[in-house]
Amino acid sequence: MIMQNIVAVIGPTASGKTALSVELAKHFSGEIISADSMQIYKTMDIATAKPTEEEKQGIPHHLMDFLDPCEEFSVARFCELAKTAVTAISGRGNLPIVTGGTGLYVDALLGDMQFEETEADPVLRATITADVEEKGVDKTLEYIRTFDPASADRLSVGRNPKRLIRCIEVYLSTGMTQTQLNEKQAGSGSAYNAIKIGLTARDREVLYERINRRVDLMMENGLLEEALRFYQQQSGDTACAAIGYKELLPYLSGELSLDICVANLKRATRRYAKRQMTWFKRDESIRWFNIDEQSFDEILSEATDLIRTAFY
RNA sequence: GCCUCUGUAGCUCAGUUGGUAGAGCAGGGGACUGAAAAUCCCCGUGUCGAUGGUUCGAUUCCGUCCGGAGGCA
Repeated sequence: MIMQNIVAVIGPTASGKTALSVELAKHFSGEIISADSMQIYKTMDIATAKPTEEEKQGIPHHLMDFLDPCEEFSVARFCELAKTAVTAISGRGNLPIVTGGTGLYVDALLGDMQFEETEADPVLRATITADVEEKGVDKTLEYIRTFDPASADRLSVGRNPKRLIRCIEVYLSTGMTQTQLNEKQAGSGSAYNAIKIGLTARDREVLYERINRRVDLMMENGLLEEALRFYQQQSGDTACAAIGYKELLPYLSGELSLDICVANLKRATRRYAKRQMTWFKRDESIRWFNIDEQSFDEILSEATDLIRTAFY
């Protein structure tokens, strides 16, 4: 079986993924699949820096702007939808270009992760969450050790409550331990014939400046009004986790000045970018381009060559 | 011109009754399998403004100089 060709454009927020992937799509008659856990949501336009119609330049964008903010989402659903999109795009003879900053989504898709069919159970999760909160980390780890010692070892390093909760949730809802489930779900490592193009800046200050400027621009474009609208409607936990609204909330409720909230928003975005870089850094197969050392056109031209050589 | 206060980490400041120093923030590194823009773990060497002096030893005490703030003229 021949593996489908696919291009991934990854990197931290504000590194210029959108512009590059649109240009690449124009060159190779590509279609873009967004791998972004927040751009999936409708109405959250400014905060998630969704490309405008003008910026899309007629290139089809999939998995973007289709879900109501009150609905939850997950990696598993992303993979399911993304795989379908890849097949459809390839079927049309076009090149699928996965673009996005959600490392987990990109890796799960390209790494061929095989998610089991199980529906999320919010009630169960809430029960476990309450239980873990009451028991504390140490007792929870002891409990996990009774059915899944390997996970207990793994989780005792970071002692991350969210991970503990998920570990118990897996056991109670599937009957499998997380160790077993992860083994089962681990894919081949590569589902596609992929070229990964990474955008970053050698000098982090450069990226941080771009982030700061972009936040200012978002404010000019009406982020505050969008936030206000966001809080007037029902939203799920996933959508509420987006950077952009929650940082402005103290201003909307009169607790902090706007200046402070905007500064906090910039900081939150910077930290997010740093986490993204940490995630992508470990992937040796990414071909990196530094936006502070090469012009957009140079990067585009080299990336184009890279794809042409590999696929055509 | 005189008087007072002040100069310590990128920033705001502690502190050392003389034995080369520590908090908050900023920042850095890392983890990551169904919430991932989430969640969590780890990380503080800096000519203690400059220069002379006292001292076994000065960032700490004294003198001078250079910045900064305020007061009186």
